[in-house]
Amino acid sequence: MVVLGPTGSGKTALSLALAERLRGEIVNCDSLAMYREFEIGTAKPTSAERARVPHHLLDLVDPGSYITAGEYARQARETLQQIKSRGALPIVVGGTGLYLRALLEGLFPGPQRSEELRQRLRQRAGEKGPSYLHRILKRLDPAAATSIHANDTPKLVRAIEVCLASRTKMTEMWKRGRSPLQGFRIVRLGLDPDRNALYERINQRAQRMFDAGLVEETRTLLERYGETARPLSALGYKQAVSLLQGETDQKTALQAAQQAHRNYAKRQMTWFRREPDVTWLAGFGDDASVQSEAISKVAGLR
RNA sequence: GGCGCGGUACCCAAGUGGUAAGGGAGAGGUCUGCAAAACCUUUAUACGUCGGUUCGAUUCCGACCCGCGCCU
Repeated sequence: MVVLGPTGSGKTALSLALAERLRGEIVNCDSLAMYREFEIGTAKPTSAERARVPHHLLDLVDPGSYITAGEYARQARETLQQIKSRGALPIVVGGTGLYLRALLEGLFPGPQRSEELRQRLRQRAGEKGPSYLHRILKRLDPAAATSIHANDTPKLVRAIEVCLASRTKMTEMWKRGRSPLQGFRIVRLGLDPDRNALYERINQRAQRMFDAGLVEETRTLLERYGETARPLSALGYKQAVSLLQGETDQKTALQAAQQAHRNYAKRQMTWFRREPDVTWLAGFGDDASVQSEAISKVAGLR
């Protein structure tokens, strides 16, 4: 089973309710919650919540390191198997659309990232102007170049990386298909609360994160791992960093964090709208009526 | 009370005697190993008010209103 929805929609609360009722175990699918020591800004389930139901794939990445969608998919699939073999119900919960897709549908069998190549590309792109990468890709894989915008550096880099490392066009590799998750009947529940109410909640939650010491947590992480640590550029942390570096004041940082969370929620919704076979629930996951609606719908689907 | 500066869309903000950039927000979208990332599209008969000058004013002039600063 999968519980998806934008940040602040109450995925955690809903998944706990479902897990308790259905003997479930929760598998995190939230890219930031995988990082250790990132606590306040990630809205991870609390230790009390984790005591109610078994949780998996939280706190598995060192903050100085990183995880990718492919690595996540491998680990998550393994976790799913283990839960199943125990006779329990795996409940995948999270808002990271790409990771969820990697888990359920699989990625194409492409090469892993190459840091050296990326660094070279980035450097040369800096020297030769913004359309440089796009021109390279046009030569390596014209079809891919058509579908990736010239300004979209990360996707251009990956496409070039795939072409060079595999000596095959990326669009050719795509034709070989993905490797979808097998052996599970997937039931998707999506939370779709009223947009304005969601934004209001997000604002309050970001405020609470600051009140709870997000800036202090960020200070510690900044000292320990340096400003290049990947998760420090995530929602809330990014703003806290710029506050600590004296680039903004408290109020501006908070407002920027709230804004970033709202924008993120919107992007998540456009991603999830394309997700197939989602049973949508209009409301927040910690709403009792939404929870009972979810339970009855799941019962009907099983 | 006097002087100065300002009043342009939801917000910030440029600018012009022939009806006005840009950014943000909002909305929609893309996404095949950095995704809490990155990127794309789109939306406004907005020029404080009332007069005057002019073929024509948001732009020039006057009065007034509002805000900010300074002075007495």
